Amino acid sequence: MYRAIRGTRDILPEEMGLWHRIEDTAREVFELYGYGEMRVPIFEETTLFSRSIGKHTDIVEKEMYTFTDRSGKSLTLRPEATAGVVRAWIEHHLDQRALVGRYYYIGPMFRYERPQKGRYRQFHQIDAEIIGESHPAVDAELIEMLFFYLNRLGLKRANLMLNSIGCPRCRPGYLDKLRRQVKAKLTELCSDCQSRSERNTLRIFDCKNTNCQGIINELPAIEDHLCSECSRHFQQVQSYLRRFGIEYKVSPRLVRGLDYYTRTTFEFTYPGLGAQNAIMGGGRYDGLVALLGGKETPAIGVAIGSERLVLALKEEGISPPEAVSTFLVTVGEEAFQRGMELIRELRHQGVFCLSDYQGRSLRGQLRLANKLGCQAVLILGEDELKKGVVTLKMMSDGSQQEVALDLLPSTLRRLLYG
RNA sequence: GUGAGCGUAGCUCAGUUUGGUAGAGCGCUGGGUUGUGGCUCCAGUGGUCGAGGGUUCGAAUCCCUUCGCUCACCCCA
Repeated sequence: MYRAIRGTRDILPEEMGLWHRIEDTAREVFELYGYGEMRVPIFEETTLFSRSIGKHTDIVEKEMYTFTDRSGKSLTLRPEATAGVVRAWIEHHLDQRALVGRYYYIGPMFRYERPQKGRYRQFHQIDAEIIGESHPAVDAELIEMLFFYLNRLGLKRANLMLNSIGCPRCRPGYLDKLRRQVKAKLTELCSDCQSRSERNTLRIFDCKNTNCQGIINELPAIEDHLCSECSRHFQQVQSYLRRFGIEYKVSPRLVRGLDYYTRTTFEFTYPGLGAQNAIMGGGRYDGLVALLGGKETPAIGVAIGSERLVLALKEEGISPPEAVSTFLVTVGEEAFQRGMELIRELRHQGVFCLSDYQGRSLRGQLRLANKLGCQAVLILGEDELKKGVVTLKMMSDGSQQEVALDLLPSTLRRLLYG
């Protein structure tokens, strides 16, 4: 038997209602805030990702699905979407053409990692990007929109963590200082932290080892080493968040794994999702557009993990409302044939209707209708055929009435959809 | 890449310690009512016991190998 390959999964109709809710609500909310949908290719030149995400990140070093096409060119299935959107923004000169530099997109991403709860090799993100704005109010507004979005979904228990990781002017000095202090304590740290100290020093803040925690707390916080512009930006972002009444926690450990981030970084987590509890993550990337060959342009964005939102919705016991539906029961061959016409007519009139094609007994058809959760059943048998009516039975209380065929669509609309 | 747990019916699982030739609940189909669902009762359908090899008179059960799934580490959505 063929199986979906490791780290990929099938999303079946029974779960799709949640996905529609997540994606429809995103479209609704983001467009309200002025974002336009963009779709970019699922694969790009490999160097687009290695250059933007950073050569020495885990994503580029060991997680990319890279292959050569028949021309020998190295291509990569996108591990994230920002690089592609920025590439498109530069390629199409959207700085000249678009009045509002706000974009969102929805689609699959690919990373070769060991799957676990909330983590897949093909996973889905909803992303929002604002390109060409540097004002701190924009950072706060993006975060505010995300809370609004979560509230619309019914997810009210999200936690926001916020940090600033500075800019190319102030970060190197801080990192030097940090590395020196870490080096002095190197032997006291766990083996993970020792390797982190060279590769990605900021990650040390992430260590869960209690022994390391004591040392970590003594390390200088980046917040105290930002240059005046970054510091001012960070303060203003926070002041707008307070103005919006948004709760957050400044977290020096929040460093993000991608090289292109500058200044504001943030992450939303949700309780009850397991180890992978980040439902959204993002930040400012003021240097990326220039890095990819465009002119100096500030930008900020967020990536939302769709699978993790699905988990959160399930965790909260939220399910989409049940669809209104009708079931046509027929008795006898002539009624079945006439029923096929009737069901066509109902659908054309906007009435959801199902039927049985396996010759089930009347009782069997009613059992099926009940199992499907149909609100109403239409019974068409010999008696009804003679009279030119159908028997309309409401499943909630079992009440029945005869309805003339030509009045059926309007009657159903009134009873079920009104 | 590392570690742990788990693979038995469509689903959830029992049976594995103490080898004797596979079970339950749910689901599905039909019937109790030849034109009335849910509740209930009856009957039926359904399994290469993940795969391969070994030990044995005999293996779901013991041994070896292998594949897969899950969770966690790392890292991230």
